[in-house]
Amino acid sequence: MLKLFNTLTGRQEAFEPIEPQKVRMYVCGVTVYDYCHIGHARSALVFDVLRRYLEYSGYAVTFVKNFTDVDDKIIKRANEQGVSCDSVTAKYIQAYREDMGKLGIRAVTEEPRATEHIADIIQLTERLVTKGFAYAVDGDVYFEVSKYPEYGRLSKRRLDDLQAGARVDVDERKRHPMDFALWKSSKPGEPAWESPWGPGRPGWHIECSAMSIRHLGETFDIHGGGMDLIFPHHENEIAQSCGATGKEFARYWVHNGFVQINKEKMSKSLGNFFTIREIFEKSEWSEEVTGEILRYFLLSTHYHGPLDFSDQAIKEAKNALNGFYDLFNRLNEPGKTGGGDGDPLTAVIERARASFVQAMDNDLNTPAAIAALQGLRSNMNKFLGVGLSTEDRQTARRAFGSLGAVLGLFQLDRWDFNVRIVSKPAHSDLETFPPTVIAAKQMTEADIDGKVAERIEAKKKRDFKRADNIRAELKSLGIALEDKPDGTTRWKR
RNA sequence: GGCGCCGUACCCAAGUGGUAAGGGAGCAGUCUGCAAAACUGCGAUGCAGCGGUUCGAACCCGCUCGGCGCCUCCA
Repeated sequence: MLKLFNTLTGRQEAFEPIEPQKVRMYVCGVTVYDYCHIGHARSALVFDVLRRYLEYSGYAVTFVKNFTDVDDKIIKRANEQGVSCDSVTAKYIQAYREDMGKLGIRAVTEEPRATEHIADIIQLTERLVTKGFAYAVDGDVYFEVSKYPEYGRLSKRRLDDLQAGARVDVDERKRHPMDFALWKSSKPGEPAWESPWGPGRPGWHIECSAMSIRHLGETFDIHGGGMDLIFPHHENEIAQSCGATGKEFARYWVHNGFVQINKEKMSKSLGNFFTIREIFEKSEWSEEVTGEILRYFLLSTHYHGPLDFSDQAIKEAKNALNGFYDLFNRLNEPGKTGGGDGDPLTAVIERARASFVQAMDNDLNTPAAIAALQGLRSNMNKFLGVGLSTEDRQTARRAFGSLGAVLGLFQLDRWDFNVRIVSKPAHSDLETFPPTVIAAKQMTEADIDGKVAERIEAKKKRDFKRADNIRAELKSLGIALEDKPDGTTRWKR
């Protein structure tokens, strides 16, 4: 039974869907005005894994994740670049899809955009005006927070406290400083849609209420997003949705923690962020960090806590995956004996599966789930020491495949990525690409096979000095050799 | 000022009242021409500190110290 930490109640709760065996979930996506950074990757990944695990547990999941494609920042970016808002949003939606694809984030059920739901947004705003939760002033429409008694329930704040801490200049047309815009009149040159209040565009918060209600109904199961969205975004969503419908909105609110750099939140204002494509595409990093490595790293800490991004952490993720793929390579080799009959293979696998499920049930405890996989890895290596049949090897590999799939790991046939961690000290001061890396990159597999064959010949002649020289040469290129008992040699880079 | 999160071995990191998972690094050993990999063994009498509740607390309560976040756009 899955338990989830629900921000709304501040407690871990057993997850029970509204409809048996069906889950409807909504996650706040991104505002498409720039490339995504690792923080966005973490959020997307956490909910991708939640979705995968719900499906693994037998639920049919309807997963909606929006694009905010009308917003001040988009308008600003378009003006800076002298292009239309549409071209800005199209560019970054495309980039988002590419980045998430590399990370192995599965496509969601629906990806609604704010601009495609203007009618829904206007309709919802009208409902709020009619019900007395909102008021129009000079073409703007505001939600009146003091009309909604439960305001602050999610973020555990009281209106009085918020008012005291308000740091923004208060718009005097607002009845309460915390009243927020549902609809904004457009200035000349800004995107605008006709509305009962004149030409304008939606405020930020209303789109998520309108789109989630449209695609999931007025009450649904899970609403997710980053912790920084709890206030004001999610608080406002609840006020809007519950105010309009009079019904419960989302039942479980799930929020992921931040990615940090040196214990500080990764953010644009601090300039301490790394974009996803920067990690995947820049020369030093492109062949070092794969989606799977980044995934493993991001899942190595519980989703609720902070996670520090560093070279060392990435390197550890890479090493850990390397250990798994070493095992998979061994499992791919033909088997010999039928295996010992101490603890049957299937019993060991089932025990690991039970540990894995128990960990995931416990509020998506991915570090503990990974520990279960590590335990299985260790046990499989022991089995291999005794001898495993080809069939058992396949059974073991399938077990890793099916459990790994829940985390989006272990889906490659073999470890075929060249990983080399190069320190990246400062954002604008990139180290040059070490020559050895370039050399290694230029070596084809046939080149390497040739060198390895040469070394095997030398070994046969007991010319160990020459053999060691060849091994040292390859090592300097980042290629590791492993002699097998049967006289063959395996290499990897 | 208000609200909240975090503090577990050299590093990363589980633990949600019953006596400290897992990984990495390190050291030692088995195997090997030597390595690598794999396997085996070693490692917190203690979980920031101080009190309290309890038969029993890393886990619950209070206070203190330290790190961070939100209260403005933010995953």
